Amino acid sequence: MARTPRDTRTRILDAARLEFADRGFAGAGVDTIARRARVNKAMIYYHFADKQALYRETLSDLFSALTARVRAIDEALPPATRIERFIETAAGFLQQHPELPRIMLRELAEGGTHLDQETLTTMQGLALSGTAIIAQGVADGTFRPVHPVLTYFTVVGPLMMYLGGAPIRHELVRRKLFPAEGLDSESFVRHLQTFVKLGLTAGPDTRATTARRRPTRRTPGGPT
Amino acid sequence: MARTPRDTRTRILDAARLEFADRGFAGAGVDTIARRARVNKAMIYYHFADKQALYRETLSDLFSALTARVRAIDEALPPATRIERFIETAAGFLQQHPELPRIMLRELAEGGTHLDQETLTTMQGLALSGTAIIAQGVADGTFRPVHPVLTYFTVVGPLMMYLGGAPIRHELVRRKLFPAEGLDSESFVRHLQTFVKLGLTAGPDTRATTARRRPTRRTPGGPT
DNA sequence: GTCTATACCCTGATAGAC
DNA sequence: GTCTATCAGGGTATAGAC
Repeated sequence: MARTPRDTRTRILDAARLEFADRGFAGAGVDTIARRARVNKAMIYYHFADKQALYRETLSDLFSALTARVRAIDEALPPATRIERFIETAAGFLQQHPELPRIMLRELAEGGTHLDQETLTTMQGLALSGTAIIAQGVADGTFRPVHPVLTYFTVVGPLMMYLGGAPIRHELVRRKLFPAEGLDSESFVRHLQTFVKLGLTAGPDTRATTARRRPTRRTPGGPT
Repeated sequence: MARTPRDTRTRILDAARLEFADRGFAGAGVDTIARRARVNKAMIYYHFADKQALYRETLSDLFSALTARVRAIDEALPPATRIERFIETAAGFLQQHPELPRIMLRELAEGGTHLDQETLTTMQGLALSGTAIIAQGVADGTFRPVHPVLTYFTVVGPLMMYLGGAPIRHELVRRKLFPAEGLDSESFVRHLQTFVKLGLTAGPDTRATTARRRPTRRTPGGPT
């Protein structure tokens, strides 16, 4: 069965995603992408204007898929549930596409240098969805009065860092500097969900920073 | 006053820090570093073996300074206070050296490809200090029984992402896609401190994921 | 649409004078 | 320790045949 043009394009994008995640925009080689895609280098320039255009399309595809999933979360659900779903949904996607968090971490560090308006706008979709959920929870009194943007970073930061940092974390585990147990993604998602829920629903005294509540009992079951 | 060799070396390291933060290892140019340091390019190769050695020394310096500060937090303090201090201390340093979080985000994404044993070990110091505090709090019952490593990422993730992502966040604010108010670093630090404290000290029912506690009153004062 | 061959620039690194 | 000049290689991008 002959390879269709559509195939070629897809293979290039697939390879590009990996290569850009591995080495970043500057570090990625068009030659390497061609080799990874098992496609002739000239084909890349046939399908894409240049390296940067390829990069942008890679990111656009990735981010629009993620934001689409996040936007699909039922808006009628209560904010606490929506945040939980947001975390699950995002985490699930980031696990299916481990390249995304890595690319995101880089682009964050870089200040979006290689992006155009359109790609940036696509990336914003995620932030808008996230902050909207938080703002709604604050408005209807479900959450304590947090700043939606600050809170958004508090939720997404761990997601990106944990899932994007998987390679280096595995290295640390291999070197026995981190314990191996309890570091699977499912545990992490549950941990983050609980953590965020607690952080958003105020106990009796949020303001008194010095007050310490003594724990009455140790929660049974494994660590969250 | 003549420029001492010490000066030259320092100027190179200063420039390298900025350039590596701006463009990453692959993107950084030795030529550019020389220009930024107002030093002849050959001087870089006189003081450092090659680009990679310069990179490693840059990171080593940065991370050992940070971990030194974090380690200086009084171990006798109660865990809840130590975590608070940890956040303040780290955030303070990351603001003084905005290059660090950006470099860290990149290196995380890259899996530590450009690092040697020694540099990696230095970077681990931060993680060890952080997880030690959390483990102690869990052990003495101050915190609920969380996994120290998962929690560590939950604390450091927002720090790195918020402070390292400053450039792109400013861009989003400039484009009026994020509100400008309340996004200063001090607000963020307070927000994170409160959030983490709530997330670590269990309310009545941590385990029942479906149970919802209805808020009794809106906390007065600005959002945290 | 696909491939070969190649132009050309940029950049890491060094030689060698002072 | 400092500088000028230069090399060698790798990388993006294109021309042009099929």
